[in-house]
Amino acid sequence: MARIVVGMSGGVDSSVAALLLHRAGHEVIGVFMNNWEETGEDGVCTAERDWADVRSVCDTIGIPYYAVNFAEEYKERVFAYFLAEYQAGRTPNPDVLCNREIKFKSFLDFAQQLGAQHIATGHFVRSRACQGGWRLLRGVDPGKDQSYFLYMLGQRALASAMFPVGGMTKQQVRAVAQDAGLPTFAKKDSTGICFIGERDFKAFLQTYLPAQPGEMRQIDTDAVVGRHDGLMYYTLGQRRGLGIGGSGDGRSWFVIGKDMACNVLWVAQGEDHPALYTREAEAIQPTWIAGHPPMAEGESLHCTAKYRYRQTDQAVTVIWQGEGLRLTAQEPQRAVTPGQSVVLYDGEVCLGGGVIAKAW
RNA sequence: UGGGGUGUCGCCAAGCGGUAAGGCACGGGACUUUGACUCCCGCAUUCGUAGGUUCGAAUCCUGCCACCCCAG
Repeated sequence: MARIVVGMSGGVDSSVAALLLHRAGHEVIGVFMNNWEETGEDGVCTAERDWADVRSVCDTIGIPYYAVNFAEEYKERVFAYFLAEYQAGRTPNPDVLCNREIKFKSFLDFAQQLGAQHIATGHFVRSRACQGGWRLLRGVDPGKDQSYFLYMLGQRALASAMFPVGGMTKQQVRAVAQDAGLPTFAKKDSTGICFIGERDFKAFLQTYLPAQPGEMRQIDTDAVVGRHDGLMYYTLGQRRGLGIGGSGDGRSWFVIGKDMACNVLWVAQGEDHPALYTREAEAIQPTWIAGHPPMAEGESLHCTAKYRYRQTDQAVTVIWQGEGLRLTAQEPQRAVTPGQSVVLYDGEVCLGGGVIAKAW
């Protein structure tokens, strides 16, 4: 019997997380976070609906609920970084930061102020206490594992967090929700940036970052093959939106790289173009779940990695050198993108990861 | 101005008298707590234009228009 504050999004997963903890006899409090002040458009409706779903679910379970607003923190600690990274030509992952800074920091602080011993979320991950401290494990459902997004969590967060659905499959979660009569049992999974949601990404960025049109050039020949609207609107490996179809040999065009200094977008034709693949990469700002690296400086670590969410595990060799990590993948990796996160695993254990700085 | 060639979806391109392939681009959807990738579906009642031949033409004939090449 403990007081547990559950972060509820209005989706099935967190609904079931709250339900299970309540059934286990804990004192559960549902809290809805509203961290994005909509500047207009639609979007507003979905946040309102999610909040309504949270109230409805909590009423069904029979637990109290509250709403908190971390919009200020989100803007300062997540969104500012998000924009700065895009401005610099990189492709950030705001959600990994959101988890570290908001859900497992601001929210955790808030919960502790309420006298909670734990917080809980509907993430598909598991945590386990071992001799060396807390470990983060993949979720049991291989298709829904979300450890990739939580690799920046530290010991304090894991010591306080509970992940009630991490040992279940999505199917089981929905079944439990349906049996319990939770109104969110069939609700579609949410996607898009956490708290901001699904939207026309380029249009969204354009409202914050001004367009700076320039040339698109073929990586091998330097030939100008088109115009771009601004380097920050494109990411490596991207195919759609280039608008130069039909030229060259007729195959699809992909973004290969960006030259920020010359404002040139490098592109190449064909999904198998060699410039799209690399095996070496450098990751900076390494963070470890354990609080320290699993290997000594200069020593190499053989493990698996995900260069993007839902990628199948890739065998890599990692060397910790100076500021960052040097990764060598066994197989060529497609479009390893600066700003994105590479997350490391030892079997079921998520070790941590870093932010990709460059790849070659 | 002569001679030759070409004009089919935004781009490339099949078709060669029997009632408009395909690729790229684009649009929509699926997938997905980032951005991407991927997958699925859609996308020319119409073939530069005006007539003619024919049961029937993008496909044959004629005029015109446009562009390209060679002469000059």
